[in-house]
Amino acid sequence: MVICQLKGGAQMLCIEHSGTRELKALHLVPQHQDQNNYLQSDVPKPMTTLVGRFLPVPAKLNLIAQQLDSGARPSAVPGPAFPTGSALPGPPKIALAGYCDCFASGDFCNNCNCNNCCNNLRHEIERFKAIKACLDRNPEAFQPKIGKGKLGDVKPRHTKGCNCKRSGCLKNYCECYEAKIMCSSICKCIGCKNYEESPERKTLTNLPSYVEMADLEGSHHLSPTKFSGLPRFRKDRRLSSCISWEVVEATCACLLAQGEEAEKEHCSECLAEQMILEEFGRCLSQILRIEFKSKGLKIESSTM
DNA sequence: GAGTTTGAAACT
DNA sequence: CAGTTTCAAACTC
Ligand SMILES: [Zn+2]
Ligand SMILES: [Zn+2]
Ligand SMILES: [Zn+2]
Repeated sequence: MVICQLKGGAQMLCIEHSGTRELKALHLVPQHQDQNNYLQSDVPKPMTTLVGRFLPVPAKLNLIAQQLDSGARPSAVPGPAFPTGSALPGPPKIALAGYCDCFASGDFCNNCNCNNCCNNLRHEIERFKAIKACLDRNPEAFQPKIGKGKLGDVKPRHTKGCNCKRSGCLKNYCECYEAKIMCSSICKCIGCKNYEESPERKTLTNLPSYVEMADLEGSHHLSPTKFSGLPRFRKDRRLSSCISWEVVEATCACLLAQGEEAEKEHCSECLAEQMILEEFGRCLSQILRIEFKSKGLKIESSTM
């Protein structure tokens, strides 16, 4: 286990699972918190935040992290050649990866358009350094941006607020609107129309609904065009959730497949709905089962 | 798809 | 801390 001290009292804690070595995580823990107590605790401390999906990290990274902390050159790590960013064509630019949404949400880059960000398994050292640099700049960099408001408050709000000037906070340029939440008092937006009573917001959120469905009402064909008026769900990993985007995608795929099957068998729309709903039920129970299972394993492994 | 607009994050 | 630059995504056509 390696602890990298960061500014602002945060620490980057790398935990290696004894068996597989494949599951490591970065944790942010407050400086005053007792590491051993945390590790032996069965229940995650509320102040401890799992920075999602910063894994896997090879065992050697521990050495590199230590050397980074002591100011040594990480290239001095003994052993087999380690793929470094500089060994590959194009300068590694992961240091600037804070611009990339994948990186910012703790993921490896995947189908994003960021410029040679090297945020992948081939550049683990660069990536790790970038994560550390990012946390040095902002210890909360990987915290979810949408937190609940004051305790007991139902409405979530953006932890920093937006600074929109030209979008009226009614386009996805606005992080509040993107997260489907109202702007709050901490937003510094100009010309905000993203508030509860906003008529512009209401018309915007009510219009793109099922109005076009009437055109296709006679058709029993479940073509994708029929759903073109439905709200689009976008990949947003900044919202912390126990259900990953991959699971959402897989579930949607299952539902689509079920719909196609119903279509293939020329089921009635009513029966198709029932089949899809039943499939959704199966997906949900599977998600729950896996969720509980992984929670159980986590508790077990955290007592190492 | 190309080109424009936008605001977060980086930088000074 | 404020002004500027850089960046990748949202948006438009
Ligand atoms: Zn906004
Ligand atoms: Zn806002
Ligand atoms: Zn606003």
